[in-house]
Amino acid sequence: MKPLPPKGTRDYLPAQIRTRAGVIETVKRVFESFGYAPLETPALERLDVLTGKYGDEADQLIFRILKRGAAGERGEADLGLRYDLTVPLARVMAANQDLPKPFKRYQIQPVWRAERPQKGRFREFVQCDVDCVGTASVLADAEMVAVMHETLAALGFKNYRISVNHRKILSAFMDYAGVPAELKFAAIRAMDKLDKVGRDGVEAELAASDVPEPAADEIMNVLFDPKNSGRFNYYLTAAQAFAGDYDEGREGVADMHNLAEYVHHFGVPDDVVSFDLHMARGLDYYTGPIYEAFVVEGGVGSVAGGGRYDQLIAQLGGPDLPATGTSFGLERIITLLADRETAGGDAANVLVAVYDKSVLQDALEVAAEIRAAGATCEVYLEPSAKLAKQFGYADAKGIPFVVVVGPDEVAKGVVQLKDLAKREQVEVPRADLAAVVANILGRT
RNA sequence: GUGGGCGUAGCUCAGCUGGUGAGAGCGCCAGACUGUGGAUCUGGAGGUCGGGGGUUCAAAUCCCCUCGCCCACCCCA
Repeated sequence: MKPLPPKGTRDYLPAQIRTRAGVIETVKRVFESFGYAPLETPALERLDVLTGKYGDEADQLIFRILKRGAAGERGEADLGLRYDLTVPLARVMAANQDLPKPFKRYQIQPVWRAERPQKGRFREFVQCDVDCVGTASVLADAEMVAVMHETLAALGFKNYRISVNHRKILSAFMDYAGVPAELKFAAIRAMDKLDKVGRDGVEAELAASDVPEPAADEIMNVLFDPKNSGRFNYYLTAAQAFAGDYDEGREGVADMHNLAEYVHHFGVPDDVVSFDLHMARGLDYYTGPIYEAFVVEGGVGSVAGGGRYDQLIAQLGGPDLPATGTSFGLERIITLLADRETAGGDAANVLVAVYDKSVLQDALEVAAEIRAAGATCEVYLEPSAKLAKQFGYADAKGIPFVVVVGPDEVAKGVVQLKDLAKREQVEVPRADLAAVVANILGRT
């Protein structure tokens, strides 16, 4: 029996925190550069706020909090841990209607899902959301794609793609193919698996559902029309073929034309964005353009995903505000980054080695002087330990400098300063300590 | 929720179809080096073989249950 954290959650050790903090800093910088401001909300939300927004399956994955205290109420849940950051934002918008629009915020906090853990999947994980509320302009959607691109680029990724599609086009597509309304979702989900299971897989999936065979054939015909090449051209040609007959389809195609143009003007390279007719995204609340980013050969699914959700805020009792946003998965970014060089750097600058208890007071004073000079510094906490052990500790932990305080030094009013990497040791008068530390910091 | 794999010292693992006292490497501790680190050498500590039950003269090794981890499905960051 090992004292492991609960299934699907993890402890974050110092070096991991440093890595995560570095990623968060980069993500924040990009978000802020587009004019987004921070927001935080509670981990807990009322259950009626959370449920009915994501879809039936996802509702099952919400962690529910049992009532406490009141007799007879045990077993009932009225609160849950937030499942994502979009619904909490929508609630905030419904509650704070005086915020200037468009309201642009980012939010970096953990969310919880009662899923079975897997590679790149946890029960507690941090999402980095950016959202723009209060404008229906496709320009806002284009900005989301641009933010995705800039963020992934800033993180140092080279080989990534952003897939874009439109819920209205998907809906029109299903109508055109003759899919009954109640089976639209199943058919769309089958298509969404294309990248994973391939053409035959989608065909099998459609066959296994109750989608009528002619409708399934029509879906496959459109998806794999050999006349077209190049995903963007393909997309627009295919979409136009059926869109004209449906209001939704026409709106969607018009949006996508604008989106393509805007994204280009945002400076996103054309080969990064692809318009994928099969890409669907699972959450119920999306209503317009949807986007998903993944790193090629990443093996952890998408690193970011999002879309337009024009009805969600009204659904929560707020005003009829259009909104769009996207979310990055911090743990997936970390997983993908893990293959790369990630320097440690979680050690203090200086270790003060204490010769014995008789000089403890002096050692503590020296340490305080070093900290006052601006360096991070720790004192070895067992004053009776051999110096060899204290040096070994500094070495193992990666502390670059050791200051030795012993009886001889105290008598002379000096300390020994050793540079472990260079194996050089110099005697430094206590009075000069601040200057020497400043010099050290200047070099590191 | 469904399917599969795995659980042996702090870590990574070896232990063939059940059979003499449960191992290796790394790490840790101590000493060689009585005020100074990463090398080497020597010695040492540390394991109810995840837990419970069963089969057997005998089980880490076979069977059942259970817990945990991992992978895949579902869905998703």
